[in-house]
Amino acid sequence: MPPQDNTEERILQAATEVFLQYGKDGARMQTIAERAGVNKALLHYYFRSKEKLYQRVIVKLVDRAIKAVLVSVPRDGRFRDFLTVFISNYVDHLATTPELIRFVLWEVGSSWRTPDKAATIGTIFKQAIERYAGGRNLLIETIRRAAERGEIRPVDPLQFTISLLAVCVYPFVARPLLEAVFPELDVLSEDFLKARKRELVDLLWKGLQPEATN
Amino acid sequence: MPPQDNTEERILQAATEVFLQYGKDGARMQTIAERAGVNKALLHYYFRSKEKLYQRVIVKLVDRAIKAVLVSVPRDGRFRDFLTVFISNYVDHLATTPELIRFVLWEVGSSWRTPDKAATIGTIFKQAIERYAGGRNLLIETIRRAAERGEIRPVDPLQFTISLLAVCVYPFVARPLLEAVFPELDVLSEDFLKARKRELVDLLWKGLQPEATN
DNA sequence: GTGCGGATTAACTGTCTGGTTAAAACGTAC
DNA sequence: GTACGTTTTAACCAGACAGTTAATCCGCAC
Repeated sequence: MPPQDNTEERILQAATEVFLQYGKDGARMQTIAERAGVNKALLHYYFRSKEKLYQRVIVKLVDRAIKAVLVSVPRDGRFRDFLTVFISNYVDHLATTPELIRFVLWEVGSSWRTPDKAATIGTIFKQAIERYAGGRNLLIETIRRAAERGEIRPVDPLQFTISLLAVCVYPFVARPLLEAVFPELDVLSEDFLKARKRELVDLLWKGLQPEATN
Repeated sequence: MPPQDNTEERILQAATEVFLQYGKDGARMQTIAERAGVNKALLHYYFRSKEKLYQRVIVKLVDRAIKAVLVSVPRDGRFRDFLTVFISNYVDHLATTPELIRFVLWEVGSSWRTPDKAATIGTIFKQAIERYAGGRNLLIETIRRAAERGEIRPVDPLQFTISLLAVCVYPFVARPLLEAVFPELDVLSEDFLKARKRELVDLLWKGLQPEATN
């Protein structure tokens, strides 16, 4: 193939697809080269090593994952609306990008044994958040404000943020388990998604009401 | 080393440790052999292949994971007590076995690309549940009964079960992300665990109260 | 058209690793 | 002690795969 001026970009694009589909270990340099329509040696020519290429890809993909959370957050309105809209947006996003969830899952799993903190997905997440939100956490701040205004009972914003993310993300992460254990369950079906959103808003909204527990 | 009569058991034990630490791909047959104090060829002599050996290990480990849920469920009492005790037991268990969580995480991740359904962790989970609970799901039944008795508002027991597992498990699964994004957070610390349990019981109990939402 | 430097390629290298094999060691029955 | 089946071992094999190299291609300046 004759020289092309967008070779580097084409390689990065192909690498993104292949890493997304097969993961870091499962991906083959040869596969990436073929998908980019390019000789394998060029991958090393432009990116030096598989590891370096992977780092470029992971930054791209983490960007996507972070943005998905951020754009799901409505910027103002009452807390009840925030809850409804965020859950709906975020659950919809998760349902439509199973490969991205899988990728993050793989990466979290491997970050557990990576000794090099800097190359870890956690660090990349933190950097992406800094880039897009100046390091401020939209979810935490929204919850804190709502509590201050008395819209909801006082809660630890971090704890609630973790719970909120948990109930949204978990069904998609644990899908292989859940669907095996509950054969009637189809996490990606419209019915389940709709029911899930409704249940989550009910549960969390009620759970945050100011009235005293008995 | 002279013949020993517990060789097979020693290999399985070593394999469990090594797979737990490094995962299926990361584990080396050589490492397992060394840890068992045995020649590498013996692993194949007794277990035929890495895959077969791994299957034996995964069944053992999934057993542990399932039992952790089951023994965390108190058998009777009011629903509020059930919630408190289950959350406390299960969170404590998760906090003390990070390697097991990591292992399940790895396995769920790889089950996503394993074409062979039978060898998948989901199937193994289902079998383990059948073995220990006759296929009946303790959590779901407990919730359904409580709703029938009017102790809590009517909810879809499956949805709530998913949410309950989600809020318990998520902090430990997402630990590498959470601790990177929130540097002050230490998921395994006593302080966090205690606060988490309290927040979860509050949130879920209030969320399940029969009173009408405004 | 000639020469130069970056881009591209085919072929190769080295290594890692799961799996095999053929022989040796060992216990046991006789 | 000897013959036999099982257990154990050292050495080897083959495939997969990241990475390298040396030669070639190509556009462009002059």
